[in-house]
Amino acid sequence: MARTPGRDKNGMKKGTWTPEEDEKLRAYVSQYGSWNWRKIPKYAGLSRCGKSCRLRWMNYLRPDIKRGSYTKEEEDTIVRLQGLLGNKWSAIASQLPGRTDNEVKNHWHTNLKKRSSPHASSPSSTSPQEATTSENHSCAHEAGPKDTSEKTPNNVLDHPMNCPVTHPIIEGFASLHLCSSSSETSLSTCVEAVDFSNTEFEACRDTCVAESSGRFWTEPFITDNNIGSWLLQDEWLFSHDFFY
DNA sequence: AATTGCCCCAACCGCAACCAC
DNA sequence: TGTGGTTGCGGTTGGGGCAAT
Repeated sequence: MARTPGRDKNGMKKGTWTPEEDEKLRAYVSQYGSWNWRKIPKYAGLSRCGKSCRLRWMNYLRPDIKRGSYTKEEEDTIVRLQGLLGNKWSAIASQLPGRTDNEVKNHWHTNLKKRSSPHASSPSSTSPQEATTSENHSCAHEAGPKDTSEKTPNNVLDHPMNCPVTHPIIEGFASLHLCSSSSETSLSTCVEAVDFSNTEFEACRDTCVAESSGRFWTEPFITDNNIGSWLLQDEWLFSHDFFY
């Protein structure tokens, strides 16, 4: 299951962690905290790179790590948030106390992916996260290096699906109001079925945009891994069944 | 009992964001 | 504003475990 122990070019140990190494790291971080992962292995007496130490602590040694099988509720949460946020594993994991992003990601790929997308056998079909990321990257409102060479036509933003703020909202609306109320499980199909003149959708969109007041992309989505926390703290989203 | 092939998960890698100077 | 160091994230891989043959 684990990797064969070895050494990298700097002489740092790689591969499976031994119980002794775990104990050293646990003892050090518990006592002194994670003040600088780069230097911690040296002070903790470990022949590991800081990155490896951080990963080991975050995914395995942290005292609040919850191990064992997933509950139905946890799995439902993962599927729901994955459909809404895409592969934002850290954001999804933040809504599952004791679960790590790595663990959630693994569980998704090994168990939930096939279950949540019965048509996943077709490589050309658009998965929720693919839809989200590809749309986001092609949106002219998002100021990122990847976008500069791929400007969309001027009128393309006329369509709600091309707006960087409303697009995720549309997907959330579609996944909850359409996918959940019909036999249709493909998010992309549900998104296509959204009636943009529908008053319920308009209220959903306007409120979410107004309350986010511009932070939708800049704060939680891009610079903060607590998107889930931010969204879940939003009473409006709760009252409109955005997640349930 | 031996072999094969798939499943699962710990760990690695590359990249981007963040931050301090 | 630019640069270098650090941290965090998501994709991918390696290999042990185990069921099937």
